[in-house]
Amino acid sequence: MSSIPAVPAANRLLNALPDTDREHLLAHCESVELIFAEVLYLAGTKIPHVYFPTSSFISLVTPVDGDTGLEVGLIGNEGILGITLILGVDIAPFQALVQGAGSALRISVPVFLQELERSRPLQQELKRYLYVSMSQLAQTAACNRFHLVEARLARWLLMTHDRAHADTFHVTHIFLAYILGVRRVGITKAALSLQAQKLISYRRGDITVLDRSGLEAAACECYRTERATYERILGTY
Amino acid sequence: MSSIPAVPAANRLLNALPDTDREHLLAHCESVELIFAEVLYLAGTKIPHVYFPTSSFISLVTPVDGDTGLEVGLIGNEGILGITLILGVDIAPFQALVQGAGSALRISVPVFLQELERSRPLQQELKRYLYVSMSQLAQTAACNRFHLVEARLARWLLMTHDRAHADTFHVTHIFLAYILGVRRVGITKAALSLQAQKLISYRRGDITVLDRSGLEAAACECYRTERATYERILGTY
DNA sequence: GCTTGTCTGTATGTTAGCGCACAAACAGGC
DNA sequence: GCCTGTTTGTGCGCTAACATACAGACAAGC
Repeated sequence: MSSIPAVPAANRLLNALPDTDREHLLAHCESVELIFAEVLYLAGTKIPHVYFPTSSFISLVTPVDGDTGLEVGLIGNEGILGITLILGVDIAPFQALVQGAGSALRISVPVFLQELERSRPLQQELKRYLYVSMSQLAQTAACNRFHLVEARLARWLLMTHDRAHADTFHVTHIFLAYILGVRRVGITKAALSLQAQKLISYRRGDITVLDRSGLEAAACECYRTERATYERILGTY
Repeated sequence: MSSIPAVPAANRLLNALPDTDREHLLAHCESVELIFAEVLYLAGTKIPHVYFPTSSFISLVTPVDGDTGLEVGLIGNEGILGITLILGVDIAPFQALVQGAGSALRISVPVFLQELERSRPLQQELKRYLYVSMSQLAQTAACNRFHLVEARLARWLLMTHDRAHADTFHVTHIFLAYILGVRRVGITKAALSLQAQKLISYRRGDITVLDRSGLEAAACECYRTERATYERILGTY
């Protein structure tokens, strides 16, 4: 199992569409640059735009008890932000924040809905993606409950590596602590351990994956399971 | 906030449909009796039937590491089992097991899909229910991560109370341990504490809710949050 | 009445992660 | 070059939940 090959300026969901459907949709999209830590959706508020990440990636975070949060999804160029629109609900269930700076294709909600109505293949593709997202959500729930911080961190790094299309990406310990729902110190310890095993290296927020297959061994089964679900429903990487 | 009023032989999703749509669907349903601990779906296998619980209720459990599991959803007469069919996927993402014995309306998958195609209101209703289910899943994920066993147990009892339409229902400690993903002893301790507070009483698997508002105070915010989401999207209880 | 299996209560030692506090290393702006 | 804010590392006491083991209470069947 290797990293997802880089397809820099493209989105997999869009690529899977028939040419005409894709062209039609792309005609209504604008390319935008997402900046790190930008908040795209606030949980419980109206969805302003739909995004198809190309080189960027986005975290879905569910708020807990006011201050904390927990990541429940990660969207890269294999996915879409705003998927609940296909359920006829224009309220964001989660907070969406930019985890990896980069570009994305953006489309307004009314236009998206209109295109959705028009294109059967788009409907089909997005429904499948939603199924995968749900599976991923459940997997994450179980993982958070049962697995050690170090294994969860390894899993997260792999998922991010898949979506970043680069071996180095920017994330601080405190940010990871928020995402994984643990203390900052917990991340520091786990990261030190992974570094001691020469699986990663990092320096002031810049994390580099050194040994991908080693990381896969350090991660819990959840990573593998999730990928298997993706492949089964949405085709091969 | 009081308990959901009992609507014994009926399902809320079906009730919300226009008369003609409901009649049409009901004509293809058969009434079945579900027995406690019966496994209706196995995760990863083909969905055999769609169920609309009326007096029964069903747990969705995601398998972890082979032996353990974790509840990620609870379906009573406010919901449906087999919702992923509306996404065009006929593979069950979770294990479904009967948590509360009772009756349900059952319909075969092909007929269900055909009826779904025909009825716009049914599509609409089910899409909304799926949205609520996703929100619930995320809420559960966060709850499992951050909250103490006692609060989670209280929340689960409330959720079950809502779906059981009775103050007493049957669940053993070992079963609860499986559902909540903790040790059996952890449940015993939490249950003893709730009993000491005169919120519940139990005897060899028969749990009785004594003080509902007291339980609500003992539960985490998640219960309230989840209910609010339900009401917002699917109307009032 | 006895046995067997299920369910619940209790005990002991262990551990992963918590809260808090503080120090060190580093980067960028002035 | 100094100061300030950010990021990372370390230490210490605490606790919720873990693993395991066992005993008592109860129900049902023979």
